[in-house]
Amino acid sequence: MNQPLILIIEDEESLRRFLIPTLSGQQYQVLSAATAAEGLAMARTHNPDLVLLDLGLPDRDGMSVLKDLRAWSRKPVVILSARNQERDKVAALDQGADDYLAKPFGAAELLARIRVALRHTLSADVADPVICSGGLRIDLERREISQGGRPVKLTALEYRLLEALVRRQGKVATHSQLLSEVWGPGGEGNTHYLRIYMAMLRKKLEVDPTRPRHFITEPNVGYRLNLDASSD
Amino acid sequence: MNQPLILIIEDEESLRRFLIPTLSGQQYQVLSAATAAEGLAMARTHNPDLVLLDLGLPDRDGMSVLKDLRAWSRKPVVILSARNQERDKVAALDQGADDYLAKPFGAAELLARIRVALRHTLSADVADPVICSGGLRIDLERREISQGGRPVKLTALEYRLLEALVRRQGKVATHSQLLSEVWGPGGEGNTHYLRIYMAMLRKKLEVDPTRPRHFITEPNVGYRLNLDASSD
DNA sequence: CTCCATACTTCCGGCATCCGGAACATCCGG
DNA sequence: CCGGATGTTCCGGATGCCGGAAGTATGGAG
Repeated sequence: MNQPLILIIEDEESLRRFLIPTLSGQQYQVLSAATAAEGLAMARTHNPDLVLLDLGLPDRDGMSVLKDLRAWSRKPVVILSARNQERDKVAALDQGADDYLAKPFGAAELLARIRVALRHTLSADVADPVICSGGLRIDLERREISQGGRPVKLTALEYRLLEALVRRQGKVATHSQLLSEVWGPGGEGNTHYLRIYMAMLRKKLEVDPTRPRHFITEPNVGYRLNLDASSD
Repeated sequence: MNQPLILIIEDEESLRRFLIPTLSGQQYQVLSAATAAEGLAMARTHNPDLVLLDLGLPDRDGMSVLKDLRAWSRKPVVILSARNQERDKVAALDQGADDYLAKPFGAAELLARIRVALRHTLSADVADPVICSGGLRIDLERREISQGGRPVKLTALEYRLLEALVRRQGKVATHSQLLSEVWGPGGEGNTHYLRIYMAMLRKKLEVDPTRPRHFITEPNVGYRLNLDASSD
């Protein structure tokens, strides 16, 4: 993401005329659309790094555009709106928007908030849902796991646990984090369950379950999914 | 993160009185501090999931508090401020703040923006800063420490001690502070343990344990983690 | 109904860590 | 030189965490 691509969905031409040069002058690539339909189409084809979305579009309700976007993309969305009602802000933010700027706004603030939104997605580009490492293959989209070419069947809980570990991308997952994500809130405290199902995952997915390479235990803290098979 | 812990750093008591019950009523755990010094100390000891920071504190400039926090943590920070100047907003956002709310604000909007900030740490993981200094590498988020490229295994206590030092960011940590943070309140007095475990850290993380460059002892006071390896 | 996979529960042994004490070396200021 | 604070190394014992091996429900498929 060297030159982030920003998509502007905004019907007022005067505002577009202002936004496009402002953003272009900041090493951003800019796309713009004047209607919801056009904007959604562009989002699908170009997959921008960030979307500036006006809520007051002529052809469709802005909230439904946001919902549509969120159905398939997690890219940051910054709302621009003439409506300054708290109700609108809360609705948009809870629908998945990352920020909400009421018109009129200053260029400097807009740029700063864009930087914040882009900062969030810098570190974690979870674009690739397929993970391969040392004979292990995890395809979260298709729910297909395989070890050394052989497909592996996982039970519901085993899969939820694996998913929680994968989402952490190699970082530690706390006992309580895993327990509440897999067994639901209230499951904290039963660290035994974790031990049992980690043992299952190891038995099914490790070459040598007694010396795990991928499913690492962090004593006193939790577990971690190691994705560099190189480390030995 | 089942019940996210939120730290409020705010000097106006009336606002604190309003914020605390508002947040507590939303399944959040709440901590509050009235001064910058107190707030930073609480952040270091409790490591909250989100910080609400007032920029107009009496004892210190809010921006310097933000900078101090950002030196060791990427946990979301939402700024509350009476200043509504664009200049202030841009400065705070670029310094690492995640959102900026100008007073007066509505409770619903604040809660929505808190939800957004917490959502970011869940899905699009933000990484804590990685501290590097003279061959020493400390990644608090992944709990990975390495010295000269070699990964180093730390025990639970060693790690807690190192974490307490890192959060002080080069400032001295007194004996009693470290003891109560690592060994729990009541552990004060056993300066012996400190010597033992500081020795461990030095053995594992210093190039020449007999002449420490990073783990400096401040006689009669405590210890300090030196992060400029340049000083020799 | 029976069979079987899954989920939950319990028990136990191994092992790293941690505690607490002791001894001894070192450094520094008075 | 002396005394205090600090650094380093040993050891035995206690603790707690982890992993493995059971056994016990539950619920669905045949």
